[in-house]
Amino acid sequence: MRARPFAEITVADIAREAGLAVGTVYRRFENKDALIPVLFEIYKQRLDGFTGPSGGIAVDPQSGLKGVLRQLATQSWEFLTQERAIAREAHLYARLRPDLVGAEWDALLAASQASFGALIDAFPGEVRRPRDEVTEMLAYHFNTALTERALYPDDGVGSQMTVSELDFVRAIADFAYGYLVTEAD
Amino acid sequence: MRARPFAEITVADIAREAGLAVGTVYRRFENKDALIPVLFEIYKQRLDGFTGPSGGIAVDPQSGLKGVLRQLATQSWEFLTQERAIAREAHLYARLRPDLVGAEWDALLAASQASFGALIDAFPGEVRRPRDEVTEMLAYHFNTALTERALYPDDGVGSQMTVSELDFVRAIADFAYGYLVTEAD
Amino acid sequence: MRARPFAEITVADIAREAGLAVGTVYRRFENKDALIPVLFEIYKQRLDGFTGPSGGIAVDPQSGLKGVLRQLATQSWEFLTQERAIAREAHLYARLRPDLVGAEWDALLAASQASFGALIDAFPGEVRRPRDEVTEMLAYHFNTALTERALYPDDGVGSQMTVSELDFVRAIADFAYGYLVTEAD
Amino acid sequence: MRARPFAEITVADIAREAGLAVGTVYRRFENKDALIPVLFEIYKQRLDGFTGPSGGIAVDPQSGLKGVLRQLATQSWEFLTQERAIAREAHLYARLRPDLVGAEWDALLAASQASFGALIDAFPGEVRRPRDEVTEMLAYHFNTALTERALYPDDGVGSQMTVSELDFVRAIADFAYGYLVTEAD
DNA sequence: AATGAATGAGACTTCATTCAT
DNA sequence: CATGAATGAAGTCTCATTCAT
Repeated sequence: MRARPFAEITVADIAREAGLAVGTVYRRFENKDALIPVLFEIYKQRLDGFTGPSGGIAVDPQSGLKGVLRQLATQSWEFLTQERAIAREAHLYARLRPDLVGAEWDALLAASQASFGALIDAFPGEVRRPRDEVTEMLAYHFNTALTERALYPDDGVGSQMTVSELDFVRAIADFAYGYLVTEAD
Repeated sequence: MRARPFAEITVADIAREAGLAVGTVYRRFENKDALIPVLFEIYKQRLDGFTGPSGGIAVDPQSGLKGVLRQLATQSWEFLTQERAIAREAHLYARLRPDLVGAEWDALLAASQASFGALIDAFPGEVRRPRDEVTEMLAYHFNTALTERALYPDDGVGSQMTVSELDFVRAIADFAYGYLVTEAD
Repeated sequence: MRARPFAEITVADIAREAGLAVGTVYRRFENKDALIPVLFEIYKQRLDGFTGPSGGIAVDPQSGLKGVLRQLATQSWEFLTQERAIAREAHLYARLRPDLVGAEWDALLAASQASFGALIDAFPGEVRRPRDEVTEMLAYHFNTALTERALYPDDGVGSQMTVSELDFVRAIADFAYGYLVTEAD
Repeated sequence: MRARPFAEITVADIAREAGLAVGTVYRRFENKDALIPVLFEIYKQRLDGFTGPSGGIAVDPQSGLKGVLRQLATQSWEFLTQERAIAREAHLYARLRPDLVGAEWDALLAASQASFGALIDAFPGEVRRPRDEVTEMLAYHFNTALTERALYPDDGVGSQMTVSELDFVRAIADFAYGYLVTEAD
């Protein structure tokens, strides 16, 4: 998958790569589509491995709201770039075959929202927007904003940027910070 | 494409839909891949048709920076949801076949950055960040933040949201506003 | 089919035999199973070609009931042995895939019964059994009795016979004759 | 086999059904084809079990030639319908793979002829045809006439009949009776 | 001796592409 | 210039058979 998207990979390719015969792959998986959820499973394992046993990204509350958001963005960025190949396929197949990975993705998202809820509760005075909206929007923003450039550094919107990666990640965090601390209307 | 992604559509489907014979399609296009840029061309035409002959989205500077950003977000949202099918394919193929649509996408992005540059120049006192970074980040943000929910309303990150579409679009604009008006450090 | 049953023939075999490419076969037939009805269609054409434009086997009523039955048996025998390959497949697939050829077979059978009805009406004094039963049983008998030896001369029940073919066919007719002219009880 | 013909049953199916591993099946049988004779063996056992230790179907000579033939037809009919699944496969494979079951079938047939010989010897005055022909033709007739309707009640020639099973079986016997008691020419 | 995971040849089917009409 | 039947490479999947455990 580092080279070609899943759809263009044949079962024979997968078998060869895995050092198995084609029939052996079919012994374990009903058909080629049944491999997609596995893709996602691996993605989740990598994610778990990254966040560590505590289950959440390690942040230092002493660094203030903006600092915490920047730490979060940085950690997410590092994960996405390190695991680019698998993350790209996971994101792509969430779109191409939502029937196969949709439910798993929802669970990930719910966990993400919960952790954002805990985060803003740690800074009660600064956040000036409804808690429900905030958790949803933060989860959405961190999920979508980083992925484009992290997963497709050579194509599309992210590839033409001159801003450094460091500044880019900071800016993404600052979008979130600015949203939280400004009045809704 | 309203029903199936381009890869799953056969050349025979396209010919039938166009009222042509398969061979006729091949008189005009080298091969099936050569149809992808056309997809993008159509996307650009639709975009042009939407923005109107002036070439830019109509906004009212009297409504202030936040107001302008919200108008922009709303207009973009409306375009994306109205042209969901074609926009989805354009975005998807920018990822699946960057070699075929990458250059066109870059041109679109450059235009977008230019227009954001003009926009912030209209509010010199309020924006507290470097102009270069701002134009890039705004173009990036408006391009990525809205697409996920607009193009994939039934799947993925956008499908689980309880925030109304109106509040969602406003929030996306407010992310941008908050980013612009807060200090960089 | 002269050599192997349909199930063991690959689509590639059929294409090669027909001087076509595999894809061309699939241009005309949905899938391999869709070829089975064609088999049957050919069988019916051969049968039509054999019975001639009059639509029925030519018999001479002057030769009496037994004579007519023998003529019928002889004609049927000749058809079955001449068209052994196609007839064998038609009979075999009526059993292996009744869903595909059942309805066609029923039509053939109904025609056969009608013609037997006309036949016995020509000899009102001699037939001592109910007309309904007689038409059904004659159609059944002529259909099943001849096929075994005609279609599988080298195997099974028919292959071990020492009775000459001529005597065999006569005997089959005589079974029918004896049945018709003896009392039911 | 009650549901699908042998060709569509996998070796894994057979092993599972037998409570064995696939490899164990291959310890006992050279290959899948080697199972076909077993099929036939089972058929013969069932047949032996039906006819009883005496080795022949029990008939009452007091009931006359026609009565005896009817008893025979009835007994055969009952066996075939009771053991439909195995009988169907035995008959089918006698055709599909004559090389594997032909010899066994011949033995069965010879026994059948012998028993018909004994039968007609018990009614010397009534049978007006050469003994050799008669034994062969009776064995052939009882073998082929009943099988079609007994084994394929839902398809083909037998499925469209309105004659009751009882009358059908009687008629099959009466074909034989009529053949025996009428003059050859 | 029994197991059953692994194997891979080969079957069916699709569809981008060609080319005679 | 348009047509669409023909093509055949290539992909998915099945299953009889093997063999290390």
